[in-house]
Amino acid sequence: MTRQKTQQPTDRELQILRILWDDSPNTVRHVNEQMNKRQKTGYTTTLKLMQIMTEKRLLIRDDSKFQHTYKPAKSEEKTQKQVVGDLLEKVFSGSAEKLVMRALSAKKVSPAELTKIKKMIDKMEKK
Amino acid sequence: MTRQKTQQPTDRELQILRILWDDSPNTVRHVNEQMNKRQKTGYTTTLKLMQIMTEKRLLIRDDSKFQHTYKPAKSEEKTQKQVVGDLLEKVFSGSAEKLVMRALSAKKVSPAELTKIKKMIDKMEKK
DNA sequence: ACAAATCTACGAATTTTTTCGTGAAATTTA
DNA sequence: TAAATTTCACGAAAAAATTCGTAGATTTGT
Repeated sequence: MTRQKTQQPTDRELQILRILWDDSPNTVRHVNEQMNKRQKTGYTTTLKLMQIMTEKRLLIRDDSKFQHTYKPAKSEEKTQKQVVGDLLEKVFSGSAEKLVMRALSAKKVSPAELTKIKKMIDKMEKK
Repeated sequence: MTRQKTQQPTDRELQILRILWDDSPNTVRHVNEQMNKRQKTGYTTTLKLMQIMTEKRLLIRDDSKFQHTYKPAKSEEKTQKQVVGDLLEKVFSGSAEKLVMRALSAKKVSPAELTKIKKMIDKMEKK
């Protein structure tokens, strides 16, 4: 009896979403090729995952042609927000500040990006 | 034959780490009670998880007394950095800026915290 | 000291996630 | 148009993560 408040996409599902956010609608073939850049994955494995994701309403399939195409059902923003929100609660006790700190230390961020982030914060402060 | 570059703690494992980061070393009982605040979990379930985590070297156990106590093997910082780094690659194509944006929009952040974050960025910029 | 309560060890069941083989249908190529 | 290729459907195996029951050891309370 395990229940998640919000049914999070699994690891593999997030990888597929990442690929389709960058370029969709797209085919199983394309997704599988991208997957293989990071991790060897059989074609039918990717196909099956995408079929399951379609059942779960994570993807929308266009099967009007023989070669089906898929696209994410929810926006990149919405899903990312959900994923980050979940991590926030689970690992950072809800402290966005902590999460931001870790994000900035996890990866070198260019000065230009740092400036962008500051500007974004300025904007938030005005509201 | 699935291999993760860095063996990430699972969902349940992160929950346990979160509890122990806040207060450790501590007992199975305490961890289990905390777990139950969010999700009903049997005592032996928590015990088993913590035993497995000890085998995996995620936790360190003190079994010098009858009631064992556990503490995280790695620092909160190190593990969080790893988790965030993984999410960064998987979901944000390595863009910390994007992740920060999502973190800030996922949860309302207090003005004081926003200022803190800006100060931190200023510090990073100087280096 | 005895009974009740608490705790750990252990194995196994269950659930979830991931992987893939096979066969049939459609398409492409020779 | 026949053979080779590509694609999808389906079921099931394999792997990973989670859950829990039972038994035996230790401690606590009476």
